[in-house]
Amino acid sequence: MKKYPHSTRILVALDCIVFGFDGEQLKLLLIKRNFEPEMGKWSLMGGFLESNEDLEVATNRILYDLTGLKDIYFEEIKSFGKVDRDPVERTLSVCFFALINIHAHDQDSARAQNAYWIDLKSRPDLIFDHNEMVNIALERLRYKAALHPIGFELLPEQFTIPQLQKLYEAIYDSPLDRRNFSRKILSTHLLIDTGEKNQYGTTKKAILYKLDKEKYQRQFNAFHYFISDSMR
Amino acid sequence: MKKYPHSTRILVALDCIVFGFDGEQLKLLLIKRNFEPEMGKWSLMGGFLESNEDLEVATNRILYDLTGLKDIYFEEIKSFGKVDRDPVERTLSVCFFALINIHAHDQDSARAQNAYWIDLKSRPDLIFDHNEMVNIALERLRYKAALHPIGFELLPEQFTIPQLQKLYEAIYDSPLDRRNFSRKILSTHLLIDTGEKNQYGTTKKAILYKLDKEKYQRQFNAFHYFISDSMR
DNA sequence: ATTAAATTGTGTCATTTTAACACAGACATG
DNA sequence: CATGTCTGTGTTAAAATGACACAATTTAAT
Repeated sequence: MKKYPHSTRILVALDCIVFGFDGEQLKLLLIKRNFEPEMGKWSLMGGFLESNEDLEVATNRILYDLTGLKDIYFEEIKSFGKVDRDPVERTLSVCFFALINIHAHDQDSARAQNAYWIDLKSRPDLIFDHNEMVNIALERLRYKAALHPIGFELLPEQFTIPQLQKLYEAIYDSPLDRRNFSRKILSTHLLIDTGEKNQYGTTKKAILYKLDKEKYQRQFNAFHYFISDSMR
Repeated sequence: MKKYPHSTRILVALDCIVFGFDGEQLKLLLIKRNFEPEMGKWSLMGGFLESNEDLEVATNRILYDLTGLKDIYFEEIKSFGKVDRDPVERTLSVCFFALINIHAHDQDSARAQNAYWIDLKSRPDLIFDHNEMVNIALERLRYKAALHPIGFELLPEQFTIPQLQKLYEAIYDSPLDRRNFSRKILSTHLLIDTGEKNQYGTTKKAILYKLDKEKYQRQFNAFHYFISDSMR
């Protein structure tokens, strides 16, 4: 199979930062490693690119093995390619982040990988360069969510505007004005009033919305400026 | 050196879309291949990752070999990982774009690589998946330039506002309002009036500005909204 | 039953930003 | 010194933003 005279062939790994939202905090789905190397330590979910597998196929495989879900929203971040980043053997890691509805994934799949939801803010130290990966992923999430409606990927089918606001407040770790936020979100016309109201909560019940998926797809690449510059 | 039992080790290539601007059109620095495979055809500048070389080092090496320049602005775009993207042998390509001042690079370096500046609009067909790479790179350049002041990387040290506007018009392939553009650019306070004026041209001479590099670095990640949504 | 506390939905208003457009000054050419 | 072309700056109405206030809904406590 080697046809180029060039000799440097290396392992290609994929590492994934899986974000979730429990209604209060941003969470990461992290692996408590029960395999070598670095057994017992925490890491991102990852895997190696296989010989007859497209890169995107590998990404979907890894996400499926972890969550039991297909068609997950994910985005490539960058490749990590320091010579010594993996002390075992030289490995290029193509790093991406994924956004999932924390309640929709398959518990058994996560258990099989020894994966746990951990608060982003109180995450443990991770192996190799995975801490840096998480930091960059969070930056990228903040960047993207300020301009495009990706936040919805973290919420259930139906959700309220206060829920959505709490999500944005978790992402940017800072409070937002309720009234301006509401106006901003509604002005996108991406939300459809389901006519129902939130049944939980001990005060006034909020309107349940769902995403206008067609419109969402159509204008996904349009800028929305959800979060202003001064905010970030 | 193989320590993981996993067996799939592949070549890692880097491919670079080099953008330039001649005052009128966006240009690409493309290679007329005088080597196999696909000798005689056009391609992006690229190279393989070496065994003891960090990924960023390899990127800088490839750009240096092509242009004779160091500290070039570049940005990773994404990895291309289809199994058959290179018919010779499986190769993962980490793709990035670079912005250079078209007049500042070393001619001999480019000649040694058989590289030529080609109008983006009238570029030839490229090998492998390089056409797709260019399309995605242009999208990314448009995205980034709408929000961040990367356009300056394509211009000489000193430049006029009409020059800058022509650059933006080339990037977005559409005309901009002169007065609104000027106001937008000046409101960033990224430009320093050099006191000099453009000596070329047959009409009123435009003010030469230079970039406030310190401010540029400091607020590079701030949003500037150079180009409005409706524009894109 | 009434009230209090918490939360939701909507509205106001001054300020800023934007988009569309007009005019005057500078410069080479003839 | 008039003309054509390009540059710099100004104007104005409309839209968006940021900082607020107020009324309605709901549960729990009195």
